[in-house]
Amino acid sequence: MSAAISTDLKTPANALDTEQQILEAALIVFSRKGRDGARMQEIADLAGINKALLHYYFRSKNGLYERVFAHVLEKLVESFGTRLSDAQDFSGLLHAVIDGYIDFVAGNLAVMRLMVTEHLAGGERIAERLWMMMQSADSPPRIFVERMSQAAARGEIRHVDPHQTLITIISSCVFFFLIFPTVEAIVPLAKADRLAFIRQRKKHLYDLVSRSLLPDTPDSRTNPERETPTDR
Amino acid sequence: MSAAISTDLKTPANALDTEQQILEAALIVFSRKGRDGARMQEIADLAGINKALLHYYFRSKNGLYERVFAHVLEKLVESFGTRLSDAQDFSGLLHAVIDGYIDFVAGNLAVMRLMVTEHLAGGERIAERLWMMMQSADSPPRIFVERMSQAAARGEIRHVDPHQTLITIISSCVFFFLIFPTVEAIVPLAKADRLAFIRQRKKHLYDLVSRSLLPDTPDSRTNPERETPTDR
DNA sequence: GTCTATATCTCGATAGAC
DNA sequence: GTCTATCGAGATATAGAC
Repeated sequence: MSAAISTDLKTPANALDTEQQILEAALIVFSRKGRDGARMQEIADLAGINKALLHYYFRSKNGLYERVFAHVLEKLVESFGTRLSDAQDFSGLLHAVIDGYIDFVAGNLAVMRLMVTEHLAGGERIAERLWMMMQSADSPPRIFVERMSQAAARGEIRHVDPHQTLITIISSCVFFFLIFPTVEAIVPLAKADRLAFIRQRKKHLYDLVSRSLLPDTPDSRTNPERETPTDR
Repeated sequence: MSAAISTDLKTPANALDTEQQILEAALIVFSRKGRDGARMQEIADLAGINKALLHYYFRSKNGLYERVFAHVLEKLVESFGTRLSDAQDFSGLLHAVIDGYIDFVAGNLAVMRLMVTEHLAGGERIAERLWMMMQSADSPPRIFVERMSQAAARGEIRHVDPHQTLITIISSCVFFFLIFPTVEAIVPLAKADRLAFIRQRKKHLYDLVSRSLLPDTPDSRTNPERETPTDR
């Protein structure tokens, strides 16, 4: 818009593209080296632009980092905000959570890595913002915990601590990406065919969790009450 | 030793103590900031000595890092070298692995963090050395895989991919320490009573894995009781 | 908007007194 | 062995041409 005739000789150029390119490059470098370890030169090289442009778009290294971090939080929120709602039963929810987490991390490795470096550096920034998000009743963790409790009350699954289960699922979906070189050294398939390994991993995780949640008395229908201690 | 009279006025002082103090401080700083992000000044401050002493004991920053990394690998090897052998049945092995991993990480958080920063920085150094260790038939992962396969052949547990199971166990024992600020935001107990949460976590993990491995036919006799978690 | 050149500062490393 | 003082490389940040 604002087509007009545009008599200016200056090339307005692709400002948004450049800014976006910088952000992506910065995310990658920051996620591998951390805020202090990252070098502006490396970011500039990866973005295919000059070092001075970094300061033109973002005033300082710290400013750039803040923007990257905020951008990452957005991606996380928008990604997990709309995934858990539509599953019908708990089995469907479990599939959605496992596949959703693994697919997201597989497609956003740098995002995951930046979260980890933030935790290594102390994690206060994350804890602070997470705490606020978690207060909302429709935060993904709360939804999961709530629906798992309901499924247990219904007798669909055993009574098992939903928080512990959630931590286990997240860990199992994320950590192996983080230590993939180690995984490759241990698991032949991971080195030979990464995608096959990931597919196998989804199935393994679903089987693991759903089997562990099978009610103790497979023939007991219509009895919603608990039998096993809720280990909490 | 070398008591003699020691006529020298120079105080030979506690060289070993200082070196050790430096190594510990360096481990902590490197593990949180990474090799490039760490500052020699910060290490010196944490060790309670002067910056110049770092270069006196270890020639360069890189030399210091290499020593720290080598030291960490030693601790890992010696810790996991002698833990899996003595368990009788697979249930015992499972307990040993879970408790062993969690206790080790709980007592050596910086060691775990340094391994993670190495992975973030690329992980070649780790992959390289791990690969060699893994060739040995008595490496912990191989032992676990082997014993799990045997237990399955014996009918003690279901046939489930031992590699995937191992990755899940490691992830579930380690990752929550790494992202503890996030865990605290999700799990009330983790914030309120860290040790209680860790104890609960051990039990949860053992129950999760052992239940998921229960043979399909629950009425099959001839097997010494193993199903109900002995919640230790 | 994008570049080159340069100023400013931080950090790793060394010299030398004690 | 441990410190203070300082050098020099390399990093962030700015100035100014195009």
